[in-house]
Amino acid sequence: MARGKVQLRRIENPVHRQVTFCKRRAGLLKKARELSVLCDADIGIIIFSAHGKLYDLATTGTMEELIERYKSASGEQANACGDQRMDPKQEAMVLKQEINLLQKGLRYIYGNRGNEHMTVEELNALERYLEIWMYNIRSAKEGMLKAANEILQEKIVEQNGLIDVGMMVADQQNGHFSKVPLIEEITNPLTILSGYSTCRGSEMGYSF
Amino acid sequence: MARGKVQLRRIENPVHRQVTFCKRRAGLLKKARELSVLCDADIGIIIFSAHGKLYDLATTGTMEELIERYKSASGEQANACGDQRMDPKQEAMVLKQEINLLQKGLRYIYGNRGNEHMTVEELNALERYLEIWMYNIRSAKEGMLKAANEILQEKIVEQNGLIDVGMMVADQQNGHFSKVPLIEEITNPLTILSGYSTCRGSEMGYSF
DNA sequence: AACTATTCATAATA
DNA sequence: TTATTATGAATAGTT
Repeated sequence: MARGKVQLRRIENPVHRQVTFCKRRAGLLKKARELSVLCDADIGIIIFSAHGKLYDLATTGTMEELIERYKSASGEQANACGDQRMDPKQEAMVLKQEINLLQKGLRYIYGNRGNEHMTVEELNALERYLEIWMYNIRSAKEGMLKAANEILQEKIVEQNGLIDVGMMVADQQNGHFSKVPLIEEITNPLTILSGYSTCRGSEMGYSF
Repeated sequence: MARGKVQLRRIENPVHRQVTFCKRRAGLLKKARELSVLCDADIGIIIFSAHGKLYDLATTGTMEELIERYKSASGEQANACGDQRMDPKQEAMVLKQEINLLQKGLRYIYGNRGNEHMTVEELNALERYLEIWMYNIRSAKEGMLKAANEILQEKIVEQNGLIDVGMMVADQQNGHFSKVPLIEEITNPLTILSGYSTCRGSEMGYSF
């Protein structure tokens, strides 16, 4: 692309080939990361050099997860049923990727921030999730939240006083959710992870 | 790359995002094919659009072959560390089960309650999760929540006024979280699912 | 889909 | 590998 147009054929000079491989490999991965961030796509790249050395990239979660999702999705393409439903497997993979990102975000925000590192892409993705949740909280509050709170409050309170609901509503004063504020307090995309990891982190090999 | 430098951040305009996705996806695959030819490399690319549509490329053989090769190669890399981590497969199953339970709980609480049925065991499990999260919220509030809120608020606000933070704090009046109430509002173990399904529910066949 | 003004990637080179 | 730089490619904004 520079200093002379390049021919689209194998570079015979081994040195040139190696240099080009390094540069273009870096460029390709950069492009993939950009596409992922700009367009909200999940991308996996596997590169085997001529000598069999592996280079890879997964913009979301792990490559294994992406591969699982690929298998579900590509299998689905084959059986062309007119169903628009996403395969549960693929769906689960998406969720797991989100959870992984959130776990990483939690570790980053809370705890050993020295050991943990998040890429800018990951932080952006985390922001995207937060934006999505904000949007949905707004539009769903009136309906779902109220219904959910009623049922949950009912269920939990009827259970017996394990949970101090009174304390949970202390911050609410305008009465809008004074009766059913449980979800407001319970719910936290990071807390869900904290709960998950705190309770079973040690069993599962996490190191929060 | 042209007519103005692009910010490495999700393109908010859906039309622009879609156009860019098409263009850059084509560009990425072209680059991959070039690298493969020029440097004799075997490359596989998996792209999931934000809507879950799959695009892929395998420069040599099939994607399945590349994946098998990847698993062998990456397995070799990973060994040699006394990792106590749980088997990824097993771990994924645990997460899937939890997610499925939560999804079911959401459907049960909100929406078609006539069609949906939860067993007593499932309800008990859901309650346990809620208790766990509550416990963790209480014990972690002082530390994590504050820190997380500060960091998140900072990040989101600094971004620019895409998100009306002011509105989010409308229900808060005692000032305790008046400055950093984001997580209080964002966070909901059910809302995370609602957010997920509301944004992409129709594409994914949910009927919340 | 096309068209360009720009920015970006990179081939040659050291 | 890394750094430099002249050039060709990719593409953002626009039509």
